[in-house]
Amino acid sequence: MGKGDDTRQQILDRALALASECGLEGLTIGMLASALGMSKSGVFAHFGAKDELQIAVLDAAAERFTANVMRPALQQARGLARLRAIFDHWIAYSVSGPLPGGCLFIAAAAEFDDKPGAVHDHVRAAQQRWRDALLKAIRLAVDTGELPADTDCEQLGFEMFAQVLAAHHDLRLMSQHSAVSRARRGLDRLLALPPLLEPARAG
Amino acid sequence: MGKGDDTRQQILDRALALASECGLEGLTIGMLASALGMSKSGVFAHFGAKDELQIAVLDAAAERFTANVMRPALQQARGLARLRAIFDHWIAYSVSGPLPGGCLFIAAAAEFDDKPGAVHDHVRAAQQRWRDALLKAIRLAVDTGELPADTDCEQLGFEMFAQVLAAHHDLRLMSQHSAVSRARRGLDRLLALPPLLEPARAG
DNA sequence: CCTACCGATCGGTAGG
DNA sequence: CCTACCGATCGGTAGG
Repeated sequence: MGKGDDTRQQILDRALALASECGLEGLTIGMLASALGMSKSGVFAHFGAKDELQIAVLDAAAERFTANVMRPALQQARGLARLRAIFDHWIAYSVSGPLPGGCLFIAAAAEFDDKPGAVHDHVRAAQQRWRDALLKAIRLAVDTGELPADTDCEQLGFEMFAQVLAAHHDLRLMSQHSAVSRARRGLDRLLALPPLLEPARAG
Repeated sequence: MGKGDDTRQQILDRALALASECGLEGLTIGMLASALGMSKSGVFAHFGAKDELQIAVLDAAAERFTANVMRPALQQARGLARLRAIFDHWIAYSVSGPLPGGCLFIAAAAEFDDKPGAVHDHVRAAQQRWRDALLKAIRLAVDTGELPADTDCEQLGFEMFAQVLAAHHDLRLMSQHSAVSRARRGLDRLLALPPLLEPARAG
């Protein structure tokens, strides 16, 4: 890996943090350059166009998401344990993770849902891949017998997604610190378990 | 109401539609002026600053929301009937209502959650007012005995909100036409009723 | 990876 | 409500 690749990674790291706060459109090449102590054209040359930069940021965000959410969850046994691990890592990473502005995909979904183009298509495809992965984990929990055989897996996936979106909204916009525990209680109800007390869950 | 007020309303109507698609930051005074066939400074003079325009758009959006969601629902008897009416109007208006880009508040929440300032505070206050109104309707359904006395009203409010956010996401970004009916099934489960079939519900 | 530059557009102002 | 204008910044290019 040469120097160019290294610089590119540094640019993307910074861009990821900035885009999580300003949005993918609000992220400008100028602010990114000055945050890095580089010239605008020096940053620009790595991508060739703004939408290529935006797409590169989305790809970097997807890699980080997989590393922080899916990878650790795969260490749990397939079934309910893994499904709960996915949810816990997902919500922790998206709502109060390392990105200062919260989940980039949630922001990008709202920003690009009405903006046709390559970036829109990329956001949509990334979301679809994640939903498919989630659905697969749900189906495995049906296969192990931990969820009822007649479970509507798509509906469960929809509602798990709903909990994360609401937690993100309530914590990030409303500073409602109970948001994450509300989402967890929502999941418990979805999985038809009695809601666990927070301290018990932490232990 | 003089001519100035009339023009202002015309500007806001157009701004509302544009902002729902481009976001409140993406809405520029220049594009708004050309969409209206006015000069930039002619539009600008009605507001004095861009953030004043953004706030005026939010106020106009809140008025429309109340007129389209809360007002019709208040014609239903307090309790479960009204709560269901609120949800139905809410999701219809927000997800596939008259604004071409969907709910302006959902877009603004993602756009301004990390952007301190007057607009951020306005978005947050508007969301809080709506959550309070929703909570009040939930408590009335407890009062009528249609919901259990030990209902966690805040939790129910959180989860109703979650259904709407997920429906908005899945329909607008993912073009998933089942999104609204999934949200309705989510509500049915929240209210501990057997999910109704779509045709029965329509009749 | 830089300097130097391009036309377009941004929010906003002056003056009428 | 307009014309005419301001400095700043946008995405992007030329040339090295």
